[in-house]
Parts: sequence; structure tokens; C-alpha cells
Amino acid sequence: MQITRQTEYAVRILIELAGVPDSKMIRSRTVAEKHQLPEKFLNKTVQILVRAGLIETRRGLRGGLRLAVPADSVTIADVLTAIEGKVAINPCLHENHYCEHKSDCRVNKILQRAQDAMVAELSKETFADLAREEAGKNFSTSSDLRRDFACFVTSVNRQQKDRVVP
Amino acid sequence: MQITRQTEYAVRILIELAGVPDSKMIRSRTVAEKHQLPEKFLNKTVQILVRAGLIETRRGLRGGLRLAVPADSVTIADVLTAIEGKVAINPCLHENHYCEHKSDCRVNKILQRAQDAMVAELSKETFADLAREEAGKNFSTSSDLRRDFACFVTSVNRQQKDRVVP
DNA sequence: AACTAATAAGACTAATATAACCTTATTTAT
DNA sequence: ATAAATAAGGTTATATTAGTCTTATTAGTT
Repeated sequence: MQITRQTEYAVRILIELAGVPDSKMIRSRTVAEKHQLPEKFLNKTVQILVRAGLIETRRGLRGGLRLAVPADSVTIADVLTAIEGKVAINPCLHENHYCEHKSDCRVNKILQRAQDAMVAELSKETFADLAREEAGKNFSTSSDLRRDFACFVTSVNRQQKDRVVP
Repeated sequence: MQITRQTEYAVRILIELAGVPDSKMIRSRTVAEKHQLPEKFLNKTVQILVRAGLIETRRGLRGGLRLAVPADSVTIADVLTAIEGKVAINPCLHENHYCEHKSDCRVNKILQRAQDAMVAELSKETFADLAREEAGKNFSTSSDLRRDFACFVTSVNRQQKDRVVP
């Protein structure tokens, strides 16, 4: 019941791109270094975002990444869907999932409401908002990074499932 | 971003137990057969629920399972927590997770709200409600079971991630 | 006391999903 | 041409999830 690390990476890419002046291209390596993300894996993530229509890329000299849509029209929910596919916290919530009892299954309905409530919250703020927020922050340089202390601003790597930092 | 199959199994166990008259013990094998779940794995799940204090077991002849708490005091959210641990859709939502920017990280706040909204919905109905709902239903006998069409009432096995039934 | 039917527990294996890496294209400005 | 960038896809590594197997332990019945 977690978003994947790749989704987290994607969110960071979008925040990054939403924060730059219009149409300027940012190198993927720059993003990778700034957030200390594995470059190759990040490039794969970039491709997914491109296919989803959220960002666009240009190759070659002066190439790089930029948003393909207005920053105020994209939310974390969109990124989640782009990376992990249509949200469904249980298989029975997939649109095309057939189940004889679906129409009167109470568990199904509860799960659906739970998912809807979550997605609604994830859709409330756009990356335009997020970029504004992050703008004033001191982004991580090597010294204040610790791999175990992942978060969206400075951080790096996902905490292990049961690993709780004291 | 899915609940695990084990959580699904656990929900079924609880619905099952919530539906029987007070204090009667149900054999784990019975539950396994009724829902076509792998018996050994189900037993492991039972143990987790026991340790979480949600059900109790008795060994030996006439042994079996029953709820350890009133059915109207347990929700799907409790089962989710029992099986998967404290809910945290991202590592930075763990209570003890340290992040320098946590206090003013907007992403953190959005995720927290999303998670809270989801958990709130999962906490609204108790297993007393769910058992009532299920009571009138025709539970699956072999003929109406198909492994690919998983859901909480009749069904059996989780659909694969991207497998969509036509 | 012996027997039988039940769960308990933990080690082990298998399957799947996620994350990361590596190599070789392809594109674009200079 | 050349250098600098992304594109693409195959491969490996790691983590998580799911399931199995074996051996114990418990409790009722005879």
C-alpha cells in the first residue's frame, strides 16, 4: 500500500520542471544529480512521462526536458496514474473487472470510496502550487543528503518497509 | 498502490467470523475451502490476526477461529494495519521518519491528507455491517468460481496487475 | 494414557514486482 | 563531422509477496 519509488522520482521531476521559466529545457542529468537519483532509471521514468503526455524532451545539444502541459493543470494524481497505471487499490476496482456480486458488494463500495477520497486529495493541488512552494528551498547538495532519510525535498532513497528511523 | 492479497484474505476471514453466532468456532480449513484460499497461507494470515488481537484460536478437537473483539468494533482499516503494518502510502508518512523539510513539505502534507481520507473511509463501516450484508448471499460453490475473477464475495484469486477482463 | 483432530511456528521455496544498470541507437546544434 | 544529449530495450539485482513443507503443540475423546 505504497506509491513506488518511481512515482516519487516522477513527482520530483515534475516539481523540478514546473519550477523553471517557460520553455527552458533542463537536462535529465541535472535533475538526477540534484536529487541524487539513478540517472538511467530516471531516464526510463522520463520516457513514461513523455508517453503519458506530461513532459516533452529534445535530444542532442541543448536538449533536455520540459513540461508538455501547463503546470497548473497537472497534479500528483496524474503522475501516479502515469507511472503506476489507472489507480485501483484492489483488482475489483478496475473498470472492466467482472464480478458477479460487484453491484451489491459492500467491500467493493467501501474500497471505491476510500480510493476516490484519496485521489481527490491528490488532485487538489497542481504542480504550479508545488513549484511555488519549493522555490525558496535550499536544494540538497551532497552534504545534507542521507540515503535513509527519503522525502520529497532533499531526499534520496526510500526507507525500507519496517525501518523506522529513531 | 494496492492492498495485498493477504489483506484481502484477512478481510474475508473477518467477514466470515463476524457472520457466525457468538462464540462458535469455525475451522480454518472451512474458511479456506469456502473461499478457495491456500490453507497454509491462510493459517499464516490467521496467526497475524491473532497477534493483532483481532481473532482468537483454539487448537485441538473442536478448535477453530473466532473473533476476539466485537464485530462492530473492527473495520477494514484495522485489518489493513494488522496485515501490512501501520499505513503509510509513502515512507515520509511514517511517524518516526526524519526529514529536515518535513514541517514545510507540501508534498508530504498532500500525501498525508490523501492517506487520512482513505483511512477514514475504510474506518466507516464495521464487520458487523459487512457480515449483515453478506449474510443473504449465496456463497461460492465450485461451479461459480473462476480464479481470474477475484472479488470479495465469491471470488478467489487476485487479478494480475494489468490483466483486464474483457 | 493413548489417539486424533485441530492450530502454531518457522524454515524454505517460488513467483512477481520493483529498481537499477548497461549497451547501442538516434537526434540535434555546432 | 563531431559532440552532447535523449531513446530504447535487454539484462541483472533486489525486495516483496505468496505459497509450501515439516514438525511441534494443544485439547478433546475414548
